[in-house]
Amino acid sequence: MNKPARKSRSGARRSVTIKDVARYAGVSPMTVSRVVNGGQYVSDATRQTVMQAVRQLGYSPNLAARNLASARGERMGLLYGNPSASYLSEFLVGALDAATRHGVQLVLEKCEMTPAASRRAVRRLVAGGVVGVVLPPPLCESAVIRAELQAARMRIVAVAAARPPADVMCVSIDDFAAAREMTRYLLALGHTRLGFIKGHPNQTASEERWRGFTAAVQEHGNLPTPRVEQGFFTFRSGLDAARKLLSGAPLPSAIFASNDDMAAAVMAEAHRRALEVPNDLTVVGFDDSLIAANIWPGLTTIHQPIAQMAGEAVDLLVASVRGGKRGAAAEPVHRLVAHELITRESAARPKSAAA
Amino acid sequence: MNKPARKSRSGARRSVTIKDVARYAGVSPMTVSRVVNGGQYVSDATRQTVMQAVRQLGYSPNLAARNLASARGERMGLLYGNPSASYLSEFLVGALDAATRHGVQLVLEKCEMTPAASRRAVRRLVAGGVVGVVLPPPLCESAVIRAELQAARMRIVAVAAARPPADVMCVSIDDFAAAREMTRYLLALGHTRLGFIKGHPNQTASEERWRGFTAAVQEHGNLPTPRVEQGFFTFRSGLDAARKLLSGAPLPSAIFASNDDMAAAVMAEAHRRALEVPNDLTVVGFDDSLIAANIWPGLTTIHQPIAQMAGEAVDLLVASVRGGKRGAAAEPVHRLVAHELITRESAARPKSAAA
DNA sequence: CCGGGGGATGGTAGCGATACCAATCTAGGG
DNA sequence: CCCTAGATTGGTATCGCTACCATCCCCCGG
Repeated sequence: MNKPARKSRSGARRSVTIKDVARYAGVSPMTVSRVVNGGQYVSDATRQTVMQAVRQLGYSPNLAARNLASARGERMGLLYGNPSASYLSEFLVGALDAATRHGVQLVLEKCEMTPAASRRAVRRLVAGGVVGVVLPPPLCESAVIRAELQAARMRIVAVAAARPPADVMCVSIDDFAAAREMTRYLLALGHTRLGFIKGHPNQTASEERWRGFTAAVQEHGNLPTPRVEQGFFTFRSGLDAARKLLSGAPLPSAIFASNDDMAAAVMAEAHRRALEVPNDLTVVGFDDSLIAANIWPGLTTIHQPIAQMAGEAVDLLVASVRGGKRGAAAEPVHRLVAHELITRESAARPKSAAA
Repeated sequence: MNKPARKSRSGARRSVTIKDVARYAGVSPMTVSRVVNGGQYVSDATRQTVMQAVRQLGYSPNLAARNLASARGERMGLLYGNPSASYLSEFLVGALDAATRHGVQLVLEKCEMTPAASRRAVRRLVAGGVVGVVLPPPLCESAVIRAELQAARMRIVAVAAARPPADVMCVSIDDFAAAREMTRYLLALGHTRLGFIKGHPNQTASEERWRGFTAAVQEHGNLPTPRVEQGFFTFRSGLDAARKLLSGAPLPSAIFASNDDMAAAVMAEAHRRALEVPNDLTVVGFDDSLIAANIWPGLTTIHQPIAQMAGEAVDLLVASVRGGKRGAAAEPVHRLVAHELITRESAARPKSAAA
């Protein structure tokens, strides 16, 4: 009936369990559990004692056991296409942090934007026991993927989809307001001949940014028509757009690219044409991606709190999965987070204004 | 004595468990477990039957339960400083993938390179129940952090430390060979006046790359002494170094920067001086980081399989923690992975050679 | 003075899987 | 033909924690 010293399995030092804490604090394991989980129905005195014991023994609950007992421990998926690596990096940090906080596992899955690839990816996710998926851009815009996912009865949180369908949860910044703010900033500097490079047309954020730009232009009034080129968020497409923008007769004095990669391309092209940034040309971007600070001059741009957004997305997912388990699916939440205009060296007053 | 329909907890559809499979296949749960875990001592016939049942029922083992029962589910830490975001991104993907494969949790922790910050970070890791840590660069070079970690009895795997101490596990590429290869490539193109920008002196990889460079130069023999500048892996430091390299009288015809960020800086500076890359100046980097393909012209550089390295690091860690549990700590493993020279547009034959 | 409501706590029974050992069966060696 | 070794399989006891229910206690209204 006695057990000599445990089966010698984990031979070394077993970690401290809830029972140890309970014994140490002179209460039952249940009470410890309640304290640790912030349950109600625990007297303050007891709570203090237990917390003391917890600290004393350095107790940290065993996630596996907790998950098992509470039928938690769902796996969440993170389906990514090919956002820029720096975006993904920050995104992962935020998502993983939140996942750890909630004790859920995060499963990464890469996926091209073709229907076949989507289907395969979703199948892998399902096979992996994933119950909810975070969709960073640009995947969050793909109707195919969303349909595929919804067919598999997954919960979805889209991140940075500017105008998500009403039936999916979403975390994003206000692209419209951000672009308007940036444009107002350019106008406030005194620029009048503006150039704009649109983002990829398959992302709603592109359109919001464009709308924000035009809104600011219109509210200012009395400006020459801005020159606009279509881009696709890639460096390459930015280069093409820049070439066109910088060849017409009245050169723009400021170019607003819908993301940083394209803005970097504009700067490269400007250099090639011996235009100095920001003296001859102001260039601003959007996203505050890694490259923004790693080129010279540093890029004035809009900062998105990517990690935070990813974290909130996971929060939402977890809440939805846990909350929705019993009752009906909760109303899809759309959450906005704050952006920030970062000024670096690539924007200045136009020469003509100074002259 | 009967239980009506389970306590109604997970109200919805319970997922299929090992018992369901066992019943379906007409064997005991134990046998199923053995099959699923690739154990020995199972007849082929039984194995077939069970696998069939597994597929039929779409069974996927419950990680939480498995971890609990096998005293697994350790948490692994990933302590990162500030490597470039793209590096971190790929690193995370690889590490997380491996972690999921092994059913361990990955805990991220950020940490500055000061002793105080290190201590704090390690304390947090310990508090989080982490038993092993992956150390990407540049943290893998910090003796302070290593000491701190070892004091907390953590297993460590350093990644991309070119010359790690003998007592820690390590995954890296052969920086020496890679740099030599790149240098040979430049020499083969016909370059003779070489410039080199060293990496941060606190990283052993820097020195290996430098050694690789000089080795190639010496084996070629009969060359003017290369011009060398000290850099620190940052764009900024690359700019400073480039300025010096490009101001002396006999301009180098090719510059080998110890990483891509610095190479990008060289290109920026070259542009500013109206030197065309690669016609007037060949520039090559190291790392194949995101920026390498996102500037124009694309950067010829050395590719490291970062995700794979991160994955192997986690593998090593898991193996060490699980294997070393009973016996003595295994011999520290040093694992080399293959690099690759990526040629893009930034390198060409020197003009003088063509002339 | 008693019954009852609700706060605070303890007891019990698993969650789904594996570790260990016992039981059974098969094949050879002596 | 018996006996041991090894292959194959099943049974049992947890792993550490939490859900649910049963207590227990204190305070109040009737």
